[in-house]
Amino acid sequence: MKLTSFELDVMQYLWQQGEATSPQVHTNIAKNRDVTYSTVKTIIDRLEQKKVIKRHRVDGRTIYYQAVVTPKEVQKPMLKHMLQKLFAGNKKVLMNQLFEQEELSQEDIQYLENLIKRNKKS
Amino acid sequence: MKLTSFELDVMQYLWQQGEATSPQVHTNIAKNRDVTYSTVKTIIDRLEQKKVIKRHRVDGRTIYYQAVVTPKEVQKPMLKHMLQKLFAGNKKVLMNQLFEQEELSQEDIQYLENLIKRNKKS
DNA sequence: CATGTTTCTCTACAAATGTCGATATGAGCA
DNA sequence: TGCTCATATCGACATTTGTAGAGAAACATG
Repeated sequence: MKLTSFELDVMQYLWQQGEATSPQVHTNIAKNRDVTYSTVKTIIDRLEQKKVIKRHRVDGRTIYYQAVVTPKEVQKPMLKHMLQKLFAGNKKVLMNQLFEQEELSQEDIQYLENLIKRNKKS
Repeated sequence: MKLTSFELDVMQYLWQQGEATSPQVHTNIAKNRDVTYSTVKTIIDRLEQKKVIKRHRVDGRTIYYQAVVTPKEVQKPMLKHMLQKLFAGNKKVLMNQLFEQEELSQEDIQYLENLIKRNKKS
């Protein structure tokens, strides 16, 4: 399950919304960058072909799409890939960059501490 | 600085070795997958065009290449991109997946704890 | 019902990516 | 000095990705 940058944008919205029409997806994405409906629809069609989304229901001639895969199903292999290719499998470097580059909030840190605690138990 | 999967394989080797010839890169990559010298050389040529590697020195007609960019210069923007696109900017989900999917060694955990400690001070 | 609007379908195209073969050319050895 | 081997150069091609337009078809509304 490898998706492109653009495809991930669409999936993200679909995951967030549960279901959405092509015009809705377009409107949402067009908030950030200048792209035509046609372009967005093409991406949606491709996602459908890849069977990661499906036509959930239809209202008149308007199609409501829905994700068929969960975020995790997509994230898992892509994170693994990224870790291997970009960080040569070195998790420490990845973690380090995360601290250096991304401003971790107090909440993030706490979450992390919990993960560690939970991890130690098992 | 966005590199493809294959390009990253080459960069990884170059970063690790300091410098290397095309045949050396090929030999190394061919350990894992079946690919011709030609293919590898093409990737090297493209990396050169992108100016992320350079002809460091020449011995006879053999070219020794060297990385011009550091791992971090490449990792930083690509990690950011990944975080945005794949995880919708949610660091907690990323961290969670890291714990769930990747078996963190005792050393990894310790490293992480140090990062947290250091982070709290500042 | 005629017409404008919305949405879909289909086709196309340039650039990037992974893949490789043909061929030239320099180097070293018999 | 010629031949063989290693390496480089160049061009090519299929597939993927981002991009969009033309036109069909259904809808809504005066």
